[in-house]
Amino acid sequence: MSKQPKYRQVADALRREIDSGTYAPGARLPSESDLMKRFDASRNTVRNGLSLLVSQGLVSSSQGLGYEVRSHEVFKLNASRFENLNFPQNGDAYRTDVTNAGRRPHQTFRVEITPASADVAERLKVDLGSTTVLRFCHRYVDDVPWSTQATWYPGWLTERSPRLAEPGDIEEGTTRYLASHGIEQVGYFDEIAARMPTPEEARLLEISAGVPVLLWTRTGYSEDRPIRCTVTTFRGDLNQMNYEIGTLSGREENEPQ
Amino acid sequence: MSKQPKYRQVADALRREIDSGTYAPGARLPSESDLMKRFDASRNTVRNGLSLLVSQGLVSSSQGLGYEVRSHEVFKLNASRFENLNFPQNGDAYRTDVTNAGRRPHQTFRVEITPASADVAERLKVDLGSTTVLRFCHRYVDDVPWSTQATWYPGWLTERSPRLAEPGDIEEGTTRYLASHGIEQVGYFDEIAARMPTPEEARLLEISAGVPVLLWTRTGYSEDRPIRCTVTTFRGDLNQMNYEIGTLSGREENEPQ
DNA sequence: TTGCTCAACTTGTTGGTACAAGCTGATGCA
DNA sequence: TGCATCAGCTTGTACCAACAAGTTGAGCAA
Repeated sequence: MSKQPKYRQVADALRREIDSGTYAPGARLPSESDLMKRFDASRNTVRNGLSLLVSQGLVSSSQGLGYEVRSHEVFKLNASRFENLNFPQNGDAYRTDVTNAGRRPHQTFRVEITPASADVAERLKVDLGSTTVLRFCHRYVDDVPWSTQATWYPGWLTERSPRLAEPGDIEEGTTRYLASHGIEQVGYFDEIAARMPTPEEARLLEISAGVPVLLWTRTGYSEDRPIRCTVTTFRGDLNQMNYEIGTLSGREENEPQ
Repeated sequence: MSKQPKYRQVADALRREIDSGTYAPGARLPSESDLMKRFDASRNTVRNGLSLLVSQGLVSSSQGLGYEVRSHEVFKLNASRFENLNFPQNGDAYRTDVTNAGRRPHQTFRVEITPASADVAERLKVDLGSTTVLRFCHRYVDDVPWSTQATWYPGWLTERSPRLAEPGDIEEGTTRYLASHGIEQVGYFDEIAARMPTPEEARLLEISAGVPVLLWTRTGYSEDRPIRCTVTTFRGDLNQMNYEIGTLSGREENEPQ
């Protein structure tokens, strides 16, 4: 009848029940010992099946509490409007986006002066190891870690716009601040990739097993040359990126205010 | 001294050695019994540590062969040029992109007539359950499964452009075919998300444990209304999506021919 | 030389045991 | 009443054993 190994049968059966709504998001699965009786399997086998579901991001487990079906409510980020001067926003887009969604934003902030790594040097078209300013940002929504954002600026740029290298937030938004110094971002190049988090990323974003990260690398250009490189790391289960290109007839949602 | 559980020490040690190049991509890790001796641990403990690395996508294992450090060579897809009539291409973009990269494309193809699901109905602005044409595509590069692509067209559109509902490829590309019937795509809305694959997706794309999928949903608009909805599922370890917006001074690569 | 078999390796699956550690509610003392 | 404790649940870690199944190369037979 079934050629599938038993631990896989356990995982498949539970997955079907999760999909069909028997166990709704947020609900607790039966305990390991319950499942041992139900599937006539050893604890190792049951745990094997459950760990499959955990590594696939369907359920999470915690000691003493049991296994819980994950719920995912995604936050939609409109990347093509982000930092677009044609859509006026007060301050930076993250804060307004989150506030508009009725959530509470919070962020920690850090500024460093570092030599350019290979990745950054290539994108900013500067020499490997040359001086760059790194503005690093760790963002929360309702006290849940949401994303980390690292922006590198080339050394020549920070000479013309010194506030970049100073600690402390730039209230009006860096894009606007740079524009006021005659450096306008006229285009950008976005790269989007997905992978499993490193232990460091998992720690910073409080990512549990089975949740990938979205890597968003934006290189901004002035008329002349690259002016910044921003790498944003998102929790993949909580975020989605959207791009609007051209004319979109009949779309009402997400219109600029 | 070490508060970390032993299986985690195993994983961390191996991870460091992978990062530092002791085990290069493609190289084999020591066997489980070797690691048992090295870490003075039981086989289960060693396997626990290794399975951590597997679920993080760093290594893969196969019965009889051992554990191998994964190598990832990513294929870059320029989504903002994809299906853009301003960048003339022969036939569809996938084939030319892959061929230009010196790889061999191959695809299987299927056409169905199906009622609209909730997701599709919402995006195409048609009634739930109304007739749509689904063109499904399973793409390979050098015989490695690369992506699956499902495109739904609303019923009203296929009445005006009947070849959509017929089996068989549309040589000149569907965007161009539709344009020749007076239906021009003047804008689109892209949604990008990442998650772990379903068992079905893992099977179709031959994804091993620890590799997420990239979900790319493109809804295309004519002047009037939505004309199509395309959901592409990529292997996250092999693909990266790029967007070029505005003017990008000094970028040479990926220029149109 | 060619081809087959098989031993010796590898990981995969499944069973068992024991104890550690986190959480919750009941119990009972002050 | 209020609070501390603890029993009894949960999952986490670690060990052991046995056999299944995939891979490879040595070595023998045709």
